[in-house]
Amino acid sequence: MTDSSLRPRRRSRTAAASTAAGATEPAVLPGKATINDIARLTGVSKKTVSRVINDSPLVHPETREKILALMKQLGYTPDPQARGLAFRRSFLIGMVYDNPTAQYIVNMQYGALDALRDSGYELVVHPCDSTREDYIEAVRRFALQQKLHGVILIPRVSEDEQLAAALREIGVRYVRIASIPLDAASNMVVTHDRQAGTEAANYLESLGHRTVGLITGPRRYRSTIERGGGFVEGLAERGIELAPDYVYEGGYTFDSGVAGAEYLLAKSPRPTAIFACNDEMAAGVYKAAMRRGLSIPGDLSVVGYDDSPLASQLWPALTTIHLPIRDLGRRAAQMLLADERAPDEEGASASRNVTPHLVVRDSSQRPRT
Amino acid sequence: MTDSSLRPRRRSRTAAASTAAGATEPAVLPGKATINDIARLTGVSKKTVSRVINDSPLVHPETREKILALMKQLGYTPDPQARGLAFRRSFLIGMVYDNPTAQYIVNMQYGALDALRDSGYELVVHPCDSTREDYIEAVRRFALQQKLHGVILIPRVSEDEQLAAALREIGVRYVRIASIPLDAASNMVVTHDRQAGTEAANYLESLGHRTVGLITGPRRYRSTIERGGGFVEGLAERGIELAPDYVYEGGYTFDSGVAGAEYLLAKSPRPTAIFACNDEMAAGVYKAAMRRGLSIPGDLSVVGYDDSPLASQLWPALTTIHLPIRDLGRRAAQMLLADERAPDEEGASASRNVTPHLVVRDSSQRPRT
DNA sequence: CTGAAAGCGCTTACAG
DNA sequence: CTGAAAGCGCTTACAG
Repeated sequence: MTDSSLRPRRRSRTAAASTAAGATEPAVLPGKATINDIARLTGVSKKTVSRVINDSPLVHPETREKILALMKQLGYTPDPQARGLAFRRSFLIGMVYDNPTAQYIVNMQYGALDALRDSGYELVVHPCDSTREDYIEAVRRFALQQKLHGVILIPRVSEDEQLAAALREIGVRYVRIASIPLDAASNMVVTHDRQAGTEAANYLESLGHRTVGLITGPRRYRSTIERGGGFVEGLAERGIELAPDYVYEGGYTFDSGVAGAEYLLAKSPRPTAIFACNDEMAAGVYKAAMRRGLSIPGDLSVVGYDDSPLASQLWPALTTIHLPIRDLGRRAAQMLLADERAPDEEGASASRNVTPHLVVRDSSQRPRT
Repeated sequence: MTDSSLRPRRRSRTAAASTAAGATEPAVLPGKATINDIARLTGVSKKTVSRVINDSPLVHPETREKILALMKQLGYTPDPQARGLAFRRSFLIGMVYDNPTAQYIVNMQYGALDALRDSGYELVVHPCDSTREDYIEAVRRFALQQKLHGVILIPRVSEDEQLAAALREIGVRYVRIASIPLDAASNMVVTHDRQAGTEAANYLESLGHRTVGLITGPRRYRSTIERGGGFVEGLAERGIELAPDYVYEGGYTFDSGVAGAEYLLAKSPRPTAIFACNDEMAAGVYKAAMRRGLSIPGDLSVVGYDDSPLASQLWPALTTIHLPIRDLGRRAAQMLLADERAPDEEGASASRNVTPHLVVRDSSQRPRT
């Protein structure tokens, strides 16, 4: 009978154990037992089983053990839909993003999933087009209809105050990943991009570069303000004025990197180094340099930002700022889960801040004299 | 009152319309009305409302119109959790994959989401590690616990018969994306990779290449068998024997592309063209060629596979096989949805087959004589 | 520490 | 074409 009771429950509300037929019939689906089965077989009320499911301390240890043992035996897992209906929320985490690079999205997803593994929560992806007038309304409906437990907002939608406000209004928890604290600390994972931009500037200045170019993302992006701003500041602190016409506003795309480099490399004097605000654009700089017959790093030093796989694939390998994207995703998801597990576990708070750092590879060296 | 009845319902089970206070209170959440509210306000039973929700023809047109109008007015959407609980399944589609490139994953997701938009279904991502002994069990638990409406299986997990069997066993619908029909047509989106491999061979032969190299994916991957096999066949048909030592087994990664090219370019005679079974590896070939001072396409022609963004970013732009990944994702999701909408809509069947085709860019030309 | 009743927002079977 | 009853698998109040 031990054997047969290991078999999953059928729908039957009466028979407790499998019938003799269980041995001859093909194996039935596990994971189909319900709270009622558990209650009946252990001789307690479903409310007590519910208490065990929800880790209530108000259950006699022996009773708890007995219930847990049976759950394990039957492969029982509470139905998230039923729980959700009763709780008036779901066990889904939404990930909302506009149009970052594929690597960025995928790593962020992996990170979030790292944190959600075995938590009973699942990740629902929700790309959107923030240039559409109704995109906030769409996210709002999504969150509302799915009764999301929480939402992870990725740049650049994470920078949209109206989106955050809409989520607050409907009472949906969110975590914003951004380069400055735009919100309460408990809603933020902050990447100190400004500091990293300054580090890039210090590095290039220390190599001896005096004429440098900068390719930014769209000006309205916070990351552009921080990365680019930090870079300009860093140069200024060391006495180098970055002329406005040595700054090119790109779009974080490969093609805009090409265009930016074409522009900058045509200037006189020609910059001996270019800082691109992400690796995609840095890859574009490589292409433009090759076209012009300029060697990297001989004729031109290049520094990127992100340290995506692309960076080490380029030839020569790209010097870049390492941004731990997967970590960011993991932390954001952890914060969303932490709420209920340990409401005031402030220990994790310190780890909510991330400072990217420079990784020196082969695309940078002293300028030719 | 028109104005106030546009306001969303509160939880109240009694008050039909908003109270006078509605005008002064801050706007309440929309999308919170329930089937009971709709039924009460239109004076029908909830069952009739349910019929409208489920597009049953057994509703008087006038009644239906009245109900639909009120739904729209209140911004009512049926609660997927409640529906799911009653239906014994969810409105979630799972996407299961092992470890494709980021571009591949993201495009597939976009494609699936194209099809799911406004369908009431959401996409839950489930990457997994198919080298783990228990990965099938994990996918099975995922599908079972979430009561998934369906699962999209991406190469290489799509090629795993045991996974498919496990899903059939628990009665979860799935669509497999693969390069040959491994399953019933209704469960497959087939990409005819063999044909495309042959096209690459024909192209290179027609340019005049006689000594060519091949970098494949892992041998146990179906895509490798098809792409590589089609290539070898194509050459053979034109009288070119591809010696086994001119075939390198890569891993669909950039680094394995570098290694493969290092190996092939060291051979004597040196191949004048290399076909890499994906763009990532083709990019690796570029790097190896550059290191050796070989120019593309002058000294070496390169053909890739996928036509990912990378292909047009490389310099020179990569000649490659265009695989419409986003389309594949869209079709797979459509098939999952079609089941219930039009059970025997076989019209879409024809479009389940995709034949990738060659896109000639700048990385290939006649060999030097 | 435990449980009976009512409810979450839907649907299925059944009756008309 | 329409509806009253029971149920999906859980939880929240409430009572003890």
